[in-house]
Amino acid sequence: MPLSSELHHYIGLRKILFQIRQQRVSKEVHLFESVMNLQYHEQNGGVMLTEIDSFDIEKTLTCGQCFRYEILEQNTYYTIAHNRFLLLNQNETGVFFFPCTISDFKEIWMDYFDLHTDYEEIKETLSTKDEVLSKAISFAPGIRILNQDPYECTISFILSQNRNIPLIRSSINLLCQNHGIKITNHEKNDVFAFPEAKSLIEAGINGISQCKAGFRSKYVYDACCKIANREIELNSFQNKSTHEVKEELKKIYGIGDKVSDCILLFSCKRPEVFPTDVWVKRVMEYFYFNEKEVPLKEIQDFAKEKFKNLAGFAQQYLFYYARELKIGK
DNA sequence: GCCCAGGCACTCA
DNA sequence: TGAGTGCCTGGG
Repeated sequence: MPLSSELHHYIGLRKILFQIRQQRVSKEVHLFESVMNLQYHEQNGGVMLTEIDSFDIEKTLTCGQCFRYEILEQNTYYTIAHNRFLLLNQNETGVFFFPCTISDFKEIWMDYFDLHTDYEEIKETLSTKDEVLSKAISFAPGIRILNQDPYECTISFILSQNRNIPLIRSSINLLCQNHGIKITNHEKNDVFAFPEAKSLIEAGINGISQCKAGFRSKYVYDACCKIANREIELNSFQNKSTHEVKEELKKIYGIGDKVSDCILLFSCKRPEVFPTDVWVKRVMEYFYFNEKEVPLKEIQDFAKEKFKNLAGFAQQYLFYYARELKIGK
């Protein structure tokens, strides 16, 4: 899709949002079929999603599963995914995607935001399992698990080790600015795609290190080499079992259980995994083990037994709950 | 100046 | 197999 910088200008978006709020929208709206209770139509160069359950864009973007987003004002964000720049506005009418055509929406964003999945049913099933989860879900009922690009997700979670979200985002932004291709501009700032593996190989460990990646630079470099020379075949993941994909990912220097679980959950549609970081460990110990320290494996076995193939969703609700309430700190 | 943050690899017992 | 330790870096 050709991207006009003028279209992307924030002022332009604000005018459109204002019109939408005032209900002075174009009458030429085309309703499309309802999928999973979805109702959406093309409007003012974007797509308005009017009927949707369980979709809170703020919580979905900021809950720690992705790192390329910015808050522009309350309820208005932008994100960059699959080499696309997307503005999102959530209001009482629904969620507005801009710039976006119906085909972009159907081919890219429906899958990215996991709009085919029935979260009402997932929440219902999990809530009946126990009271803790029921509370965690009611704390952030609009979280959705994104379907991210496996390569970008791999590099991003390698960079997440031993760091908090602002630092991870800072490194990733530098990586994109220094080694990614410009895809558009926003408010006079250039917007870059996530750098390809071959660009990071060219940058070398030194170039990666300049993006404040620290000791993780050699891990990122190793991942790029193994992906570029097809020692790790990301495209083959869909045909492999979760265990096989995990073993494959762990061949990369610097990827262990936690990072591979995040990649599986956030980019390979494997909701049965239960990534257990310090926050999840804390919240599990706090609620299910009488605040006692428990080995990681015990927590994971417990979660798999209790939450079964919805463990990944449970993890995301619990993680957000723990972090916001600072449980165990 | 010190401690800690969404881990991992490595060493050693 | 599990415990202990070093690692970049920036914010509190």
